[in-house]
Amino acid sequence: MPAKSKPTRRSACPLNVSLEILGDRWSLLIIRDLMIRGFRTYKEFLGSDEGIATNILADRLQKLEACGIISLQPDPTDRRKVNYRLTKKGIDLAPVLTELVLWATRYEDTGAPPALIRKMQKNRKQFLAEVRQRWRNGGSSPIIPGGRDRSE
Amino acid sequence: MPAKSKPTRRSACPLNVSLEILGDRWSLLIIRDLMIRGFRTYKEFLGSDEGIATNILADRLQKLEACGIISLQPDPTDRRKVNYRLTKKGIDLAPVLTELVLWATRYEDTGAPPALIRKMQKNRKQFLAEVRQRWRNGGSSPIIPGGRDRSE
DNA sequence: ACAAATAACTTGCTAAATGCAAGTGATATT
DNA sequence: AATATCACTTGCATTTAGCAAGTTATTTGT
Repeated sequence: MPAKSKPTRRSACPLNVSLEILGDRWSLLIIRDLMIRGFRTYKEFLGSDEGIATNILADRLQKLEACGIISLQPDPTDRRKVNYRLTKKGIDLAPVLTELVLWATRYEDTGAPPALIRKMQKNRKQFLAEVRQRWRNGGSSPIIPGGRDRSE
Repeated sequence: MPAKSKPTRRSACPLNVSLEILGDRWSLLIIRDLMIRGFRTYKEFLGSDEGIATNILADRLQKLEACGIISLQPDPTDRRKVNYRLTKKGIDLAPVLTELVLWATRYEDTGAPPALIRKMQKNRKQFLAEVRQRWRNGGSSPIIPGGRDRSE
């Protein structure tokens, strides 16, 4: 097999490049679960409110790993489990997620946890620093102050 | 016809809401063309390097208008033309675009115009202020310092 | 005035992606 | 040993994307 050449880009515009990697309805939700909720496993992702299908989840995890946004490691205590983690490249998407969240809360009806939003708005820089700090510590507890998003 | 109820959201998470509106490979490119390149018409969008198809473009323009990100006005000098403009809600996506561009230039091979990137990095706030200022003036000249993206 | 060109779409058709249900294989638990 | 759990695959129906061609309302050129 002659090593399939990766499909050529539509254009070299940086926004286009980002969209070819992240421009779908699911990838950033998986990244959210890793970044904010402290999820680590396939099963946890499946449990998110949006209800991703198993085949789509498997496909996205594969693509995200292929482009270096997440990494896999076997669970030391249960060999059935795979632990997914954000790489540096992955955690560096925090500003993108933040801006998308702030935009939505400004213009749409959302069930955003008010404590989290206040934190983001009040001091964006510090919030991002906290996200990164927690990532360095390998934190797997959700960053959401008041716990889980209970709305709907 | 019983007024089709708008399809219910997968979840109320603000990130999910943003993705249901913007999570595809084309919408943000159209917004880029309006925000950064000063495009106004259907034909100009069609000319962008990524090569959007006519039916997709028509569909996205309709959806972006439906959710208040762009507005339409007839051209005063040519009644065949429709001028598309970003609304406030639309121009407020500038931080999202900026972060996506900065992330891509940091981690991927892109043909980003160096002058624009330097501007974004050096003083994010000022860059965003300029984008908004230009929008208020109804500016239709590209914001890219060195002119058009010539790479590839 | 008339023919040709242009702007903004539609329509039809094919290919690819998504969504759902069910199944598989390797551990782990009881 | 039997059952459960975890991380996937597979099959199939539905939806969305992509491409080529056609349509309608102007506008431009002669």
